[in-house]
Amino acid sequence: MPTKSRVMAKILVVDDEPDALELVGFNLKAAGYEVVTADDGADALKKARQHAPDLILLDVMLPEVDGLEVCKLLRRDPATSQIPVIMLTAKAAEIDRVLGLELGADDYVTKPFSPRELVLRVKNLLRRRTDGEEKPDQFNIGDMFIDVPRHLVTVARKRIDLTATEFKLLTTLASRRGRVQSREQLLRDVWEYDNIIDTRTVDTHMRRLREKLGTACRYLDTVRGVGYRFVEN
Amino acid sequence: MPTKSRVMAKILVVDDEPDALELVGFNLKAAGYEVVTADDGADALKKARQHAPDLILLDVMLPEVDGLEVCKLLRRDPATSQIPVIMLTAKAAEIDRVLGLELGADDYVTKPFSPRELVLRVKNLLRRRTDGEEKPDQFNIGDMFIDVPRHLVTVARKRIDLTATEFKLLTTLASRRGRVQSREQLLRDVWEYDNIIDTRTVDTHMRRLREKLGTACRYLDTVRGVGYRFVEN
DNA sequence: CGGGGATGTTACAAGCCGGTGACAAAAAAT
DNA sequence: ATTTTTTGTCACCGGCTTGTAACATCCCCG
Repeated sequence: MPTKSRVMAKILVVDDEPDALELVGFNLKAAGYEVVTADDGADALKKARQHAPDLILLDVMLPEVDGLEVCKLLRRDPATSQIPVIMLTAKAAEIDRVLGLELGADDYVTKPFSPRELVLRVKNLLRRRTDGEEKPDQFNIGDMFIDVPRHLVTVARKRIDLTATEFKLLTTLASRRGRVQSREQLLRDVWEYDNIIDTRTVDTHMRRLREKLGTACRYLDTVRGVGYRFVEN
Repeated sequence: MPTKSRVMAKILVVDDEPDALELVGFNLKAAGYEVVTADDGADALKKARQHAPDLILLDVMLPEVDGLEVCKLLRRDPATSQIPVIMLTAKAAEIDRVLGLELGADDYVTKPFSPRELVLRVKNLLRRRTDGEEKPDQFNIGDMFIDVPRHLVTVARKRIDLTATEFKLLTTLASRRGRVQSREQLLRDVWEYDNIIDTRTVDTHMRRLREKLGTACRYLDTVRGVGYRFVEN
């Protein structure tokens, strides 16, 4: 295998059986990934926050808090909600619930699995996140709806008129939901960064955006000293 | 099992009978689709917004709000108006109303239906939306009618004389109904992009188009700072 | 509790953007 | 060849956007 110039992805593996942990860990390391392990739900949540892994492999069967619950909690925490999760499940029947949106797992592998298949899934999911940069043309957040190609924003089914820059600012934030964007970052992405523009300009546009969005301005969060971010509660 | 590179289409199934729901759901899942279910009209509308499914299967007979009403409401909400709908109906006589333009369903299946037929319809409709980029040779928008091969445009049954470029500009916009087209995009598609032409030329042609279309110019929408778009109300 | 930096708010002028009418070149029709 | 139609460009204007500055608040920190 060719050496990667970039640091390889870090993966958190969660399983209560030491043997399974070792098997999975060994194969992932062989594929060049950095591996962190956890053997119960609470440990998994802690390590997920601590290490900010690029992907989580999560066994459904866990003592105390089960894997489904862990997955839900991971999704709820802004620090971990964006991390892709692959569930390991023994029963094929569980698949439906696992992939259901309420849980938000990104993929699953049924036990027993071949190491090769597992690594393939991991690679796939990581690639989707990195080079795909996933740019959906539609967002649905609470009662806000954004359609990029149609250049349309509605809040509670009522149309909101936005100017070109306001719209781009909103979609930029929405597409990086949960992650804070610095003013410099926003200037680069929204204003295309050849312009030398005062960073305070961003503030003004945020204000105009909030004004037009009305109640939905609750989705636009200010992070003092850092920038702005799109939140969904 | 081969790894899917792309997430399969998500389908919302709406029916008040659990048995029907299970039957349809099972077959769609077997065909590789992700399935979300709802058992009444209100739930359907909520889940349609929430999950942004790629297609909706909608039973006509529903408690409280009936399927026809749900369909109408789906069409009215910008967040869901573009999602194709297949109606499930028991009586063949209802078909006319279902497919009537006021409702805007895209297809129907009469009960009892064979699972194979249902899945076929679903596949068909999804394909039409994705790879086809649907290029029909005829458009019917409100009181405007466009026949591409015959190079004919009528508004309220009255013929409108358009020049070649005006006609191509109109059909290009009409075929991407709802989506904003930048001037550059239009130059590429209408003027065949080898020419180096001032983008303002597009404006002039839009003006001439609007003038000739008279009242129907309400379908041609300017999105300041972005481009032009075809709207249908 | 008070100071200083960061953010929200307001106001405004410059300038960009799109609508419009005119015009000439090019193409088509006669 | 002449007339007519089409088409690309330009200049002008009104209005909306938008960047900025000045002022008001808020919040963190000691």
